[in-house]
Amino acid sequence: MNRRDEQRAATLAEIKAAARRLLISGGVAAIGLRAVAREVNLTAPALYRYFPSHEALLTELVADLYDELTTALVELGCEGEGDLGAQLYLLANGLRDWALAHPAEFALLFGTTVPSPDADDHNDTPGHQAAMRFGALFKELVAAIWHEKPFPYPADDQLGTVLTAQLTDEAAHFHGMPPGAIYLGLTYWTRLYGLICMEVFGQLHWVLPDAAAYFEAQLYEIGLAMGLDCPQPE
Amino acid sequence: MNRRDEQRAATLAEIKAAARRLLISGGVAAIGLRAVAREVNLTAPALYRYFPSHEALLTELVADLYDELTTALVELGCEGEGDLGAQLYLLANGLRDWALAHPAEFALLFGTTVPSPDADDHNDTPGHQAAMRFGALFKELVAAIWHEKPFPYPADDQLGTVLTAQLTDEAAHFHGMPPGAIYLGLTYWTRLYGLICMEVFGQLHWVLPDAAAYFEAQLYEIGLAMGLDCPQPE
DNA sequence: AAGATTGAGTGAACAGCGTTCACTGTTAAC
DNA sequence: GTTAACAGTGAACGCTGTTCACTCAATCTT
Repeated sequence: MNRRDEQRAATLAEIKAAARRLLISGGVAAIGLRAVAREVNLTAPALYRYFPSHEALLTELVADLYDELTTALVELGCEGEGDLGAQLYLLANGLRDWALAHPAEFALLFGTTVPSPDADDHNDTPGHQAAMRFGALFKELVAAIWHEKPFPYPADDQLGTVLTAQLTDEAAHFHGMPPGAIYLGLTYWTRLYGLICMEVFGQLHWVLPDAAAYFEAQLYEIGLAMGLDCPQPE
Repeated sequence: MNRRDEQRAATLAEIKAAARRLLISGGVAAIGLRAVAREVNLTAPALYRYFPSHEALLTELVADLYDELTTALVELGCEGEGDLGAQLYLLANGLRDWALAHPAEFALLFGTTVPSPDADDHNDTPGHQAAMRFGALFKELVAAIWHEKPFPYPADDQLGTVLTAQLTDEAAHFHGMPPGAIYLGLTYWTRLYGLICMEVFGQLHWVLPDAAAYFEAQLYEIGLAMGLDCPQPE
């Protein structure tokens, strides 16, 4: 590690921090190349020593945000041993709070079309790995809940052969849960995602002025369905 | 209606059509002022006779897309008399198909943070009204389903006082349904929204390669919960 | 019908954008 | 100690949304 490498690493971190700051204060549109450069006392072309393009900067920022969100949720305590019901609440509420506090970042992570991993496009980018780590958080929790006290789940013939086959392929990520149980876990994840998306994107304003109570009720319902003893909403 | 006004209306329609074309082919970023102008054989400043700003053009485009989506769904047959279960399937599948066929438009309509209607900001813009008309589609259908054959719904004390009060305020839009039934209707709407969002934004790729079967199973589940007799997935 | 007025459309210009290139110094390597 | 690699700069290119002075035709007024 030369002194030049240190300097480089420090500058790179400064750039990312500046980009993140601009994202928070003014949304994605505020992350201009010259704006970031100005923030770290550099000229725009200098940033090309650190990122091949403006889009690459944003991509790396996405990866960083995924990691930051993941560690923030882990530090909240929604991982490891202990009361799994409480962990679910911490995870769900933590994600919701983060999304509401950082709507711009949330839209960047979860409200942007991500290229499908169909083709030869390699998915081993830092962004994809960071997204996987984040997704594993929920998968692990669901698996832990199920293995501690299995909740009732639909039989294979209720889901149809196609879906059952797809879910069976995912069993490894859910510690060998049966397809029906994975289906329910995915259902709950989809519901939480939909709730937070609707609230952040303002789609709930059409019906409810404040989504907090609604979210609480939904979360209680989900916890109940997974066999957890959760505090009933007032 | 002068001949000049006719010309103006025609040009305005051409501009909107061009913007829509560019949105489809290249996403929101493709709707440049000069690009639109080039498409209708005009110069960029000329567009300022029709829109006060570039953002206003996008806003009007959003309103148009809402109306277009609404009429497309209505024409699909998910309104009026008839089998309500079939109408639910038409509405849900129609919305999903539209979203998958026009991901850019979908992201513009449902994946963008809309300003909350808290303050003095007037909500009588064409965009808001168009969004309300779209939302009414689902509200009306849920109300029709419930009034034809009421499905079981949670009691008020299960939802909590805050949520019950908020839902009661919405009863007018649901033709006098009780809060618990409105809660369930909103839940199903949130689930459909979450499903489509996850699929369009590529968030389901992390778990399922193809979301069609999953969506079908979810829709069947929702129809069942609303007391409709729906075809079970294979 | 003639004159005054409105309005659509143009071309030039401005500031800012992402990006490239030739060019400095400074730092690391042989 | 010389050489090569590298961070950083300033100028430039083509692009963007936006403004302004200007032209020309269509409408309204008298």
